[in-house]
Amino acid sequence: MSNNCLSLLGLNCSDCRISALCLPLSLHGDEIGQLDEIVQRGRPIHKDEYIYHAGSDFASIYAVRSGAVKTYAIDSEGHEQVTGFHLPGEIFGIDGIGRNRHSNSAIALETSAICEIPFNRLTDLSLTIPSLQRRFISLMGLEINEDQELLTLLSKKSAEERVATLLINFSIRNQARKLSATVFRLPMSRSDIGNYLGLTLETVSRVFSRFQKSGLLNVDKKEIEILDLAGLKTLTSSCAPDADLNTEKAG
Amino acid sequence: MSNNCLSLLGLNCSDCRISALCLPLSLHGDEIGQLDEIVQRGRPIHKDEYIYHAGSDFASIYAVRSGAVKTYAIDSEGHEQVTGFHLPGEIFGIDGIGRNRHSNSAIALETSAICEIPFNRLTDLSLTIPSLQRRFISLMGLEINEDQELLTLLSKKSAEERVATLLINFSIRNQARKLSATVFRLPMSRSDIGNYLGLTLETVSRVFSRFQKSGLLNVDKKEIEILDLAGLKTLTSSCAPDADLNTEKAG
DNA sequence: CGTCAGTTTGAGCGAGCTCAACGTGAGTGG
DNA sequence: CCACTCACGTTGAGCTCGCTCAAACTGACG
Repeated sequence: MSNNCLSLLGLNCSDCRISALCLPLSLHGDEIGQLDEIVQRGRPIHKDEYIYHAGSDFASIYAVRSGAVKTYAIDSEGHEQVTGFHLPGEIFGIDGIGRNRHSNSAIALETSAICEIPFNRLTDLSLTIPSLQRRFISLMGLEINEDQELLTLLSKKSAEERVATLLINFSIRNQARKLSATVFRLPMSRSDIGNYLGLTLETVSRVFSRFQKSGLLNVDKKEIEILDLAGLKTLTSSCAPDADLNTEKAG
Repeated sequence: MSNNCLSLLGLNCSDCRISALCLPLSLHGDEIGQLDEIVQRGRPIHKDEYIYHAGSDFASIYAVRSGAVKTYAIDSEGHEQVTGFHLPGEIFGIDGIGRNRHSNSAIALETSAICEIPFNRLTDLSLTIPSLQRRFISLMGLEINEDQELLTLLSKKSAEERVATLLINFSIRNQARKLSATVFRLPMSRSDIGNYLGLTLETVSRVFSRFQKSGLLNVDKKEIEILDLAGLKTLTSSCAPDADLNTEKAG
């Protein structure tokens, strides 16, 4: 019974609703148990609380169990660049791996439950669980793919294409969580969206209005209802449809 | 004698001039030998030859031994986005890890010598050589850091800041190879530079002309001589004269 | 009811894009 | 040797999309 309670709260990986999106993917019973032992699950993080700060020593990577997290870097000029929005089942914190120091800060966009995974223990464990090593390296690879897609977006796409891409991205990620692909809440502000997409918040707001006017969306503050998913997808890639578009997580 | 010849040609990692920048960093004698056994060194790749194509199955990562390589992705609209320029000692090809399929194409910018490292053999080997696992994961982490810095560049910086950042970047990478920090040759075209920086080739050309006129550079086609390195660095991290350069904001 | 952060909408501006012409140097063939 | 081509680079002129500045609106919260 108490075991059942723990399950409902998702207090270990085996019972976590979103483990299929997370690190444990492709691990078996005992291996998940070993991973479970090194995962630390702390108190809930409230909105606007930091999980780590840019410049701090890198010790752990993190997984979102519930809620939403924003990561951002600040460059030498003081420009803030949002590097990603992280939803349940997604890993963040790997910005610290290369230099042993976080280049990003991570802040909760809403009350969130976060799993902390000490990095040294993870790499040690992955020496004895090859599929864990593969899964972790693969997750890093996906992060690289997503960052590179963002590069193309920032370098080549119009404001409307950028916003449409973000919406489709959230639609797909929501669907991967067995939630609605067309009705969801964007957990971040217009300003965060603009920063992430390389636009001003005014431009983001105008594009939302335009999309609503043209019948693609209903927008009510952060609540989004996509009325014409196909039309929106057309906007993200105005040429011929392409296979292999399925990405699941950003930044 | 013949052994000496192999060394001069850099035909194994232990003797490679640029191993300190590459995967073998922090490996010891026997470990380098084990890595050496899985590294494949083929014939020279000529200018405009492909090392791999976007969409092809992912099997290996690659290291530049000499020459220069450009990687680029093509998005669903057919936009080409240059994702990196790779110099001796640098790894490329990790764009294929996440999806087991290359998202980029890799093409030689000049005649190049390339080491191919079969990925499965590398991950197998890194299960028994923890420092190799750490090194490889760290290299992937650095790729993420660099891509994220590019995001900020594309999202926030002016044309002059972008070009200055590229020049300083090549200056630093040249210096890491014990070459001149101020006199070097850019291996790519103006069009490639523009694509990489999110600018048109005309804008890149104009910025080079402006930098030359203001005494920061000498430019002769692809040959660059930096006359005022400090001035150029200022341009990468400050656009206005009133910016406070002495305040560290990293938190 | 006032405040304040987030958002929407409008008006005008400007950095960089587009289009176009011209310059340059390497390769080729008479 | 010159004439021609072709890819690449430079320079100029005008245009446009998204930015800047500004004002008004909304809802949450004291």
